[in-house]
Amino acid sequence: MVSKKKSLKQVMDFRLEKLESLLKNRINPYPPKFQPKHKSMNILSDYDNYEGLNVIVAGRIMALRKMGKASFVQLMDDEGKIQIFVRNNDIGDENYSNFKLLDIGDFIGVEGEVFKTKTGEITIKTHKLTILAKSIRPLPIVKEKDGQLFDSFTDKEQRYRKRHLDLILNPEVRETFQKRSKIISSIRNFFDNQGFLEVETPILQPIYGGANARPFTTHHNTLNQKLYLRIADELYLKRLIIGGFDRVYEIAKNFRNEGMDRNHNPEFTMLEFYWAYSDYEDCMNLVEQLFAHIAKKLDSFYLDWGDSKIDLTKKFHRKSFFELLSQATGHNLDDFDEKKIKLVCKENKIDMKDNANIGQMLDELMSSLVEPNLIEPTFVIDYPKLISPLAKLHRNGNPNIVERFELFIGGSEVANSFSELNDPLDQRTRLEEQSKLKELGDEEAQPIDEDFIQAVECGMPPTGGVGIGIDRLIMLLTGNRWIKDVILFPPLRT
RNA sequence: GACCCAGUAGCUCAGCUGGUAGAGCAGUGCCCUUUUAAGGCAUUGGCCGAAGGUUCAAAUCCUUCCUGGGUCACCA
Repeated sequence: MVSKKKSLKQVMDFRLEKLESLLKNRINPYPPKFQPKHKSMNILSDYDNYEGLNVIVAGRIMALRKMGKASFVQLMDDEGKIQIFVRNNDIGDENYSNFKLLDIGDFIGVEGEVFKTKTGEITIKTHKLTILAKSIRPLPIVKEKDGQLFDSFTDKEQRYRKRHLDLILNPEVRETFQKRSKIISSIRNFFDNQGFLEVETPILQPIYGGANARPFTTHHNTLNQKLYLRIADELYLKRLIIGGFDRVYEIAKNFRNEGMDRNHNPEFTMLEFYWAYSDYEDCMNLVEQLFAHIAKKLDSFYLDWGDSKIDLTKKFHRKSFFELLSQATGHNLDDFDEKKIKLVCKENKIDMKDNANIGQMLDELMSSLVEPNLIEPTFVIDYPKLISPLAKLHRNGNPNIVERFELFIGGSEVANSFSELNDPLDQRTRLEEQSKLKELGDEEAQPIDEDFIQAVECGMPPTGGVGIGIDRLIMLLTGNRWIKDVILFPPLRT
């Protein structure tokens, strides 16, 4: 890449010259290996045991304060920053003049003695300094005093496009992704311990289903066939239940060809698990246990929420869909009276299209009047059948209600679950209704998956299933408000 | 998809009632052996997101486009 920017070229040229000088001094600027033995964090947090000790650390130079024949360096390793003291007397003229060829951004290895400077900062006095990697492109400079940042690297476009810089310069970003990793491994851990089998199902699918969304399409050359990127793994996981695996889970990337905003990304991660011989009540209990488990692994049992805290370990609330709706609107809507529902929408200034059906109106009332107020963990249970094509009819005999829950925490949806529909005749009817919607132009309705229905016809045990949006869960647990901030490389136009 | 905001040096930003670009940091040179937003002196660096237009004159006004952000729409 040829840079036309003069200023940048100038800086890079100086660095290339320094690189040349190092080579001339017979120093390999990119040696094959260096073995650090200590971490900055340990030294800083356990100074009493490190004082006077010889340590070996390695990392990237983040600040350089050169003063003639002595210098201070801020060295950053993967856990923190520590100050390095480099002095002509300690390492010799030749080494010191090579040291002076270093820049912010370079990697070095340092062997030296831990001490405190006269201002009290824990520092390593260098006996031996090894250059590990010379950088030739300058890093943005962020300075800090008493916790206040100067010139911090905050431009969102830059942060997402150059995530490596974001990770170097914004410690809370690296913490978010460390936490993300921890959360996902604790989820695996939980399901493995519960006897669930982790499986992988196709991302490239000849027919998509399991959710209502527009898919991405692609083409396989050899098969000469259209393929879709999965929008959900639900139908494949159910095939596995039918196949005799009683407990399966997958942490799957799903792809939906939709707009993006604070809560939506076209590719996102979803946990789904299916559990034979269980129902949605068992699933609620298991989800509660899962949250307690994650909280324990994170060693963080509460979420900060404004002035209050959300307790993740106590029993979650359980409230029925229509109970919440009647509290919010003052009307009982469980008689599915279209006129009344329309009126309630109007009362609450909710604009609906003229052709909106009852299901869409109920859904909209819930999401505008109820869901934002569900701050404490709350299972909303017993949904209208109209908006739940894959859930089993309620055991209480009401033909309009299904056994389904959604979990809300902090006003946003975290989990969605059903007692899965395993009646093949009912399943066929409901999927046929969906495909009719599709023919009528609903681009998000599901096409009919004959193979799946045939699999259900072979007999599927009663099963509970749950989906949890991992990205949103991580937003919740890390206090991030934008989904892009919990995805390392969010998509951007090129 | 609609509307609003932003894009000026490697980074963070100022300049925008039109007169042809400025600071701090980073960089470079010199000085400096306990500094910490190190300091002192000197200094380099810009087709002001792109293309058109208005004007004697445009970073500044107008139009279109590009990129990002925000709100809404769509969507679990």
